[in-house]
Amino acid sequence: MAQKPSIPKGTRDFSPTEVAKRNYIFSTIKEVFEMYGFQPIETPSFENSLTLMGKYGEEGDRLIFKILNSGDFLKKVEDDLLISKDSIKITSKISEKALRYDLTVPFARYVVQHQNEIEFPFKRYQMQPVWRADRPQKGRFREFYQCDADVVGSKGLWQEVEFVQLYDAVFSKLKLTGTTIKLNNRKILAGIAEIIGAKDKLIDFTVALDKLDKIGAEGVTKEMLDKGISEAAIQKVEPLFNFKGSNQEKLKQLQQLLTTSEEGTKGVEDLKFIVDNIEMLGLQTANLDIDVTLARGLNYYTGAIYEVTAPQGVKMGSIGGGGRYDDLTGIFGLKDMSGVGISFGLDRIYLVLEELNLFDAVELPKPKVLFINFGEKEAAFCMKALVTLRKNHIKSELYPDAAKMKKQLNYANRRQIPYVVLVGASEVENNKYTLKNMQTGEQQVCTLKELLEITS
RNA sequence: GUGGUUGUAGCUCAGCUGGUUAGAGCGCCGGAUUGUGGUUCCGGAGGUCGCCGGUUCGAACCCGGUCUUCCACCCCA
Repeated sequence: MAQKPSIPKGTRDFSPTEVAKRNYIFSTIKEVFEMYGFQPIETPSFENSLTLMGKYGEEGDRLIFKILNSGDFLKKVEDDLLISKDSIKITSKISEKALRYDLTVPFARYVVQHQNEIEFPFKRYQMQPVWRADRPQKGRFREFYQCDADVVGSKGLWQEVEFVQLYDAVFSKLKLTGTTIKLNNRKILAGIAEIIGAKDKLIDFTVALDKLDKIGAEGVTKEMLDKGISEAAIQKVEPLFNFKGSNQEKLKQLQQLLTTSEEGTKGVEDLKFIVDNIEMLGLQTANLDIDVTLARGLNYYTGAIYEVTAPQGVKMGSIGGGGRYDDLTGIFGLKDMSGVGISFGLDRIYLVLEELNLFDAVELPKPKVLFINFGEKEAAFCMKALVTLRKNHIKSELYPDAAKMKKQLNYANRRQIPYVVLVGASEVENNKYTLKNMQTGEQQVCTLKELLEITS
């Protein structure tokens, strides 16, 4: 054998079965998106580096796949820059394009670029692959799909309510019961930071708080101290380290904690609006849970923050996330355009459904009838019958070679084709077909019309 | 990006403290059975042991590098 072929780290091939299962998830999400009034768009796999760089923080920039310029790209770089070995500076000279890192930033770019054609509020959905130069792990790939739905041009909180319903609708439809939709609000986090007098350390504070369930109160305290947040300040938020009870109880506690913070109070009000209305409307299978530790990385969130986790017992990171960003298009020059959106992580949902055996309903597209090939003459006769069957939407095919019957029947077995048609010299002569049911083994001689009736 | 882990036939895996022609099951191909499958029996093909280098009389096994897998951190879907 020649050199063994391989695919790059963190990428995958998908078999027919896997594609069928993935399509099942895609179509379920798509159906619900459209039910809620979203319209699809698509954007290029790669963007100008300028569009992407600096939008995901320093860490994000590192994880963006850069595309090398074509041509003799090193010629244009000054000698002293090359000698300096400054990767970041050199990269900006030799790479002007980069692979899409998420769907939100390209969407913001799209909105700004097409603002005159768009009807606002604009509700779009997008299901495309994104690429990250991350180290792969379970449920973590370098090429994976996101399924996003966003609304721009509206500040109404009903949108936030609808997204909770939408999450619930998709996961219920996929029979993935017991998911938890975690809800928080950036304004609450800001309010807390304000109260403890660490407003300038909001990011450090939230990142530390986000790790609560992972490293515990002690670990969080330590990390906050390391980041320069005072002990007195940490004591003020101590109640949050053990934040339990119903959503309404949590809201009350937050209200009290944040009375002196205008922003925090607004955050609690927003949160209460969502929680109250979801309680009024009800959910099918998901749980809604206020989680003040939730501080999804992307620092453009300004209002609601969502994160969905798999049912208890399934070891998987979040399978969806989202939130509101008041000024995402601002960086591209379009001010005052508020947006809110959510994302489904297709690949992780796949792994969760696989683990819980929830793919029963998915069937591989396969033919219903296989014509055994006896030779040129007989094959020609079968081809004519195939035209009729296919016109009647019966998936069918002729075995391409006049191979041994054992081989052809084996092929039908393996592909689980329920019917086989045998046409030899005598059938051709009498214009008849021998139809064999592969499950029962029964067979009968019939006309084309009967063949059609039985197999349809 | 940091630390660890994994790689032997198409697949799942054996392979002793380094020792001569590297094994099994499943799958594949052929035959028993040239118009009747899933069973059974018989036979066969398929591996520079991830790759490169080193130590050694001798390496799948030891050492270094590299790629890949999975895991923890970072970050995130």
